[in-house]
Amino acid sequence: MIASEILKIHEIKKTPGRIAIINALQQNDQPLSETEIKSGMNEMYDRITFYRNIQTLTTAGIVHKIVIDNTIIKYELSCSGKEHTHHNEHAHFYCEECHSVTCLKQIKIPEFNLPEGFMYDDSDIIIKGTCKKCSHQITTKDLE
Amino acid sequence: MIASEILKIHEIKKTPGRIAIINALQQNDQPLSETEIKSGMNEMYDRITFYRNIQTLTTAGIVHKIVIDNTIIKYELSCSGKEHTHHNEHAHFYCEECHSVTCLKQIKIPEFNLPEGFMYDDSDIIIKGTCKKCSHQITTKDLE
DNA sequence: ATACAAATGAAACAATGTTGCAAATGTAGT
DNA sequence: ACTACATTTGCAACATTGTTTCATTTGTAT
Repeated sequence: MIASEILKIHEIKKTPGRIAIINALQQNDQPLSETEIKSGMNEMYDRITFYRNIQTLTTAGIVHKIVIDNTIIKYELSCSGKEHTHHNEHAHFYCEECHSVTCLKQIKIPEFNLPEGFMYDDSDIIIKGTCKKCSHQITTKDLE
Repeated sequence: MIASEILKIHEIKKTPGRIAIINALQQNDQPLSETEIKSGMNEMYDRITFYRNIQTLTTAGIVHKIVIDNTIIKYELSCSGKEHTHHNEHAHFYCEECHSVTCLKQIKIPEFNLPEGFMYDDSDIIIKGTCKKCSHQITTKDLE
């Protein structure tokens, strides 16, 4: 689905900044950082507008924000395809070697059995470790 | 176990700042923010020293850092009791009403089935919603 | 009591995010 | 296509959070 349609469905004004963010996220299957999104936007990038648009898109449920250890922040489209999903569905993997973030679509968010009185809204699962590429590099280095 | 013992076991120097942090965390069963830890330290509080000590204690596995949406940061003792545990064991609940963070010791971190090549180190589960106290307040307000 | 490495605290910096406000832009109605 | 109005933008200035450098102080083992 094209960026302008997504905005229309959510009744959010169609502006260049927002379209650029959605396009950048659609063109990648992995979550992107602010810098990565910025690099796709030729010159017409304003830090303040970016922050405001990310906030608008996030509260609308279009974009999901993934935060690792409060330094690394990545964005992804909420469930590419489905529109009105406001909820995170899968876990994310953070590589402590190369600092990349990978969607683990295989690992679904389970149903949590919350204690009496608690109401569920959303959840995040961050798994940390070494990603496939890096663990391969480490292993081969050992063999040298 | 007393603060100085914990530091000794981990072969970390016993300094007033570190002891103050551990004491503050031991006196509360819920995770504390920097401000909350600070308020327990009369005057002898230095921001830079705090950051450095939190980092030392975190990498030693004594303290665990819980980050919500990269604005709210809370600290807790890693599995009060067991010493050499470097890993998070239970999920945390973030209340979107009162912004409190609660340990959900009932909800253990499951075994994740990572894809081929990925190596596991640690993980965080953050569940967001409305806590017991706040959901009660909301419900009673509806009845008025 | 001494010696040495590690920790502290100050200043200065860096990165990240927010607010107020005038100008520009998007959208709905004609 | 034009107008009107609210929303969004972009700028300056600010606020918060975290880091680096370095001289001084402190903890610990001998």
